Formats: sequence, C-alpha cells, structure tokens
Amino acid sequence: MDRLLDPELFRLLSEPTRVKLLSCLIKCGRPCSVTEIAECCSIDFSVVSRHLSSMAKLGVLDATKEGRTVWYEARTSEIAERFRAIADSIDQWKSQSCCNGAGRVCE
Amino acid sequence: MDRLLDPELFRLLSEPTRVKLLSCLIKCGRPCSVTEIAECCSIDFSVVSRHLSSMAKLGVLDATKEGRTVWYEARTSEIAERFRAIADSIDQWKSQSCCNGAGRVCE
DNA sequence: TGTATAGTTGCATTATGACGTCAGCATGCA
DNA sequence: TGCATGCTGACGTCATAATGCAACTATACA
Repeated sequence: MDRLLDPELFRLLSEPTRVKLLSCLIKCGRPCSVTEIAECCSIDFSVVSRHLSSMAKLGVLDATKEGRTVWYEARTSEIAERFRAIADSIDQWKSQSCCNGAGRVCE
Repeated sequence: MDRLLDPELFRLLSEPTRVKLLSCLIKCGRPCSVTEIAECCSIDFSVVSRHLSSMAKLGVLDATKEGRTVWYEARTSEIAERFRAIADSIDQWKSQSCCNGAGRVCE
C-alpha cells in the first residue's frame, strides 16, 4: 500500500492549475498541443508547458513530438487503473488489520 | 469529475508525513490517540495533532473525543470508495469525450 | 538564408505550507 | 482547589514550488 500511496502522484494532483489541465485533457479525449491548452485554459503557456511535462514524466500523460508541436494526451485508463489499485489495496489492509488493540505498526 | 478530483484531498496525500500517519492508522485498524501515534511514528505531537485534524476535516479520518483524549480512526471504506468513484468517473469521461477533434472544454 | 512558429528553460519574485516551540484550554484526578 | 495530562492554536522560521517574463532552441516554410 505504501508503494501505491505515492506522494509524488498526489503532489501533481494537489495543484488546482494542474488538475484543471488534466481534467481538460481527459474531457477532450484527444491529443492537444501546449498552445492549444494554454489558450483554452487562459494560462501562460510556459506554465502549461512545465505542468504538462511534469505530468508526462510521472506517467499521467503521453507526450508525442511531431515537428515543432508536442501532443499531450491523458493516459486515462492508466490513471483510473491506478486509483482502483489504491482502493483495492486499502480494502485489503482493512480486512487484515494487524494490531487489534495493541502493538506498533509504523515502522 | 472536477468535483471528485479534489486538490485538497490530494494535497493531504502529497505529504509523506501525513501519508505515514494515515498508513499507520489504516494498518492499525482501530482508533488511536494523538499521543499514541506521535510516539509510534516518532513525530512531534503538535505536528501529528495538526495533520490528524486536517485529515479529519476532509473526511479521511473519524475523530471521537472521549474525555481529554481524541480517538482518530481511518475511514477506510470511505477512502477506498472515493478512489473508486474517481476511477469510475474518469472511465466515464473516456467513453464520452466531448470534443472529438475540436472545441473548448476547459470552462 | 531569413523569418515565423512551438515549445523549453533560467531567473527573480511571490506564495504556500511544514515544522518546532511555547502558551493556552479543557478534562481528570488527588 | 491545585496539579497533571492530552490536545489545540498562534507565531516565527525555513524550504519548496508556482508564476510570469524573457532569452533560448528547434523546426517549418517562403
């Protein structure tokens, strides 16, 4: 579980700006360029570029370079899968909690 | 989906310290006091208090005051449910993406 | 070759938030 | 009533990171 509860992934999603971009890409359902998203969301495109590349680096987005434009697309299935895995692993821990009434579990 | 992709929830989970506390509570499977967790995880208890109360405020933990001690317990099922809802909603968007090839979706 | 376009990166500024200390509050108990 | 305990809240400090601007690189095209 501790592996799945990846702080880095959540850090990405803790930024309203990034969530806005991601949500935009998920809803769009097709690859979008940096300029396109920047215009669509009214955010400085250097900011958009940085956010998108950081999300791509963490496997949340797919990036495809084609000429001078980069097409970003949300890895929708993988993201959903990741959340489901977390849910499953939490449920699993729930059903086998280790210290009924006493004991240390932190380390 | 924008409602489910709550940056506040992810912000909670983006802090390694908080994740440690949450993971500890989930694994423990029983209510724990602030002092208990602070000792168990070797973290200053004012820090623990702050983190636990913020997680309780966001519905991740249950807080029960009993005399001077506060018992915190992970809302395991609710958390898992929340992640599943996110996964479902992402899948749903995927299957009905709104702007095939054009159009604005951000606002 | 010159110019326009698409995107990235460096930099300074600003904002956010985590931490530890300490004081304060409520509760329990002698 | 006085004191100990469990926790919370305010404050100052520090580190991280988000932002906007401008300089830069790379590609396309006339």
